[in-house]
Amino acid sequence: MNETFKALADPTRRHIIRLLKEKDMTAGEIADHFNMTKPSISHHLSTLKQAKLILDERQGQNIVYSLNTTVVQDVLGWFLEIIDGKDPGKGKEEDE
Amino acid sequence: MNETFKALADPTRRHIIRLLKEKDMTAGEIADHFNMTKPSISHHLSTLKQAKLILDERQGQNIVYSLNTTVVQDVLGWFLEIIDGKDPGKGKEEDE
DNA sequence: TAGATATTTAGACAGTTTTCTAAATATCTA
DNA sequence: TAGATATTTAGAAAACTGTCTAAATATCTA
Repeated sequence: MNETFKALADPTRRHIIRLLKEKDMTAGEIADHFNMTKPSISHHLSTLKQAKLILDERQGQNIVYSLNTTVVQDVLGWFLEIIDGKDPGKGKEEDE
Repeated sequence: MNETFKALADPTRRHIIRLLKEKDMTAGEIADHFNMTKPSISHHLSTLKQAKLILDERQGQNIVYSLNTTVVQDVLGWFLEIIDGKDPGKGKEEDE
């Protein structure tokens, strides 16, 4: 879980996730969305892949990346637990 | 949003959030849960506070920390949109 | 006001992260 | 097989992070 949260702590990587939410893309297509070198994007993809947030599959010359919604849901579960367990109706108690 | 995600990228800080989910606590009570110096915990609390994930209020000698569920819900919303953001007209473009 | 308690700030240091350029690997096509 | 295209790996520099000790600040109580 820590690897997943760390992977999500970078804006470029979150942007990649939002791109892959729309459709699967090759590494090159993803890189075209950023003002950054391809090796840098490749490194971000590697981080996301290691966190299992994305999946990769070679198709000829290209490598196609896709979102792994299972792991995204795991993180979602972490947040749901934080919210659900919290006593509702208890907000800021500032009375002045 | 970036500050929030970065704040969540550390296991100690996520642990603090889970502690505060149960009940409000003073800085010292929080520190007692970790094998780490109080200045280090204070620094983590400062990071969480800057990300608005927690709120602080002085009560005499103590400073009582509490969870800011509003911001936790904002992050939850980010994930919900990734998973089932089927609303085509409302795609979020930026998260920073 | 002095001393005790609670917490934060300051400064330092090792380890990690992000980014780059250059080079290597894999695949396709003529 | 040679050359072109797609992507990754390697190595290095700058910036950032997490942690510590020592010192400062804030509050309470006698």
